[in-house]
Amino acid sequence: MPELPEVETVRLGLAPAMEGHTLTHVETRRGDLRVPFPKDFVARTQGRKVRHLRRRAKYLLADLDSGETLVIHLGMSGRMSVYAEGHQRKLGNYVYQTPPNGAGHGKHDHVVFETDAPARIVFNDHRRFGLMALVETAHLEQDKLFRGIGIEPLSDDFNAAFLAKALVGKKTPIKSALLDQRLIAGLGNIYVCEALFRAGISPKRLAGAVKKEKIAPLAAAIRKVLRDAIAAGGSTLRDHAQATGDPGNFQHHFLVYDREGLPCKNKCPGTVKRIVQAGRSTFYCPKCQT
DNA sequence: CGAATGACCTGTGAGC
DNA sequence: TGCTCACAGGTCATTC
Repeated sequence: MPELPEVETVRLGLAPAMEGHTLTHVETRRGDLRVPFPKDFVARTQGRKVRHLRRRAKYLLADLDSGETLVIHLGMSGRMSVYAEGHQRKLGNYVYQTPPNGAGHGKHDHVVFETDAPARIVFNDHRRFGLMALVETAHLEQDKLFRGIGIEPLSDDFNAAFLAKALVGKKTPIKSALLDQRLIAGLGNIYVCEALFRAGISPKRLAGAVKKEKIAPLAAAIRKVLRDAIAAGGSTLRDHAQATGDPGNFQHHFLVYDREGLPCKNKCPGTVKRIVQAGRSTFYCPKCQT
C-alpha cells in the first residue's frame, strides 16, 4: 500500500495516540510476517514510553525510552488503526473510531498496543509483507534495514543538482531509477508515474538520458506530488487507511495512474497507456511524455 | 557490477 | 452462483 505520503499520513494520525505515551499493554497475535517479530517483542516494548514518532523512507520509527526504536513497515497492505472511547476519541486534530466488537482480534490483526492516551492501536496486514523490528536507536542508520537508503525527497538536500548527479550515467529506465530506494527514499509506483507525467518525461527513457532541462522540473514534480498527496491523506486504492480509518483522497487527483485508456489530462490528444516495467504497471501518456 | 525476474501472501474484481 | 485469472501501494534473493 503505502508510499511516503501514506506512511507520513499514518504517522501524523498516530502521533497523538503514541507520541509521549506509554505502551501499557502489547500483544502479538501471529508472528509469521515477512520478517518475524523478535521473540521478546512484548518484553522489549510493553511499559516503554514512545519519545518520538518519526519516518524514514517508508518506515515508521517509534523511539522508545529504552534506547531502542520500534521500526514499522506497512508492506503493501498494512494499516495502523487507532481506537478510542468516549470523549477520548478526539486527540489533537483527529477523531478516532470507537473500537468495534473484536477490534484487535481480526484475522489479520498482528499486533495490538494499548497506550495511556488512552488508545488502542492495531497493526493489521492481510498480505503480511509488513514488518516490525526493534533496533538500537543510536545505530539505526547502520542497521541492515537503513544502510544504503537514499535521500529524503522532502529534505532540503534534495534538489535538481542532487538529482542530476544521482542519475548521471544510469542505464536503467528512469521509472526504475526513481523506484530504487537507494537513490531516493519513499517513492513508489504511484508517485513515480505521477511525477514523470508532471515533468513530461517518458518512463522508458534511460535515467542517464533525461534531458538537462527536465531535471529541475522532475525534482520539483516529485516534491510537489508528495506534498499534495500528504495534504490529501495519501491515496487509497484498496487498502490504505489513515490512523482514523478514513481513506485518503489523493486518488481523485491522479493524472495518469490507473487511467489506462482514458484521455491525457494534459490537454493533449494522447491516451494513457499501461505498460509493465520491472514487473510493475507503468501508466503514461506516449504523446506528451518524451 | 547492475539490471531483470520471481517469490513472498491474501484479497478483490472481471470475465466466463 | 462459482470458478479462474490477473492484478494490487513493497522488498528481497537469485539469475543473467
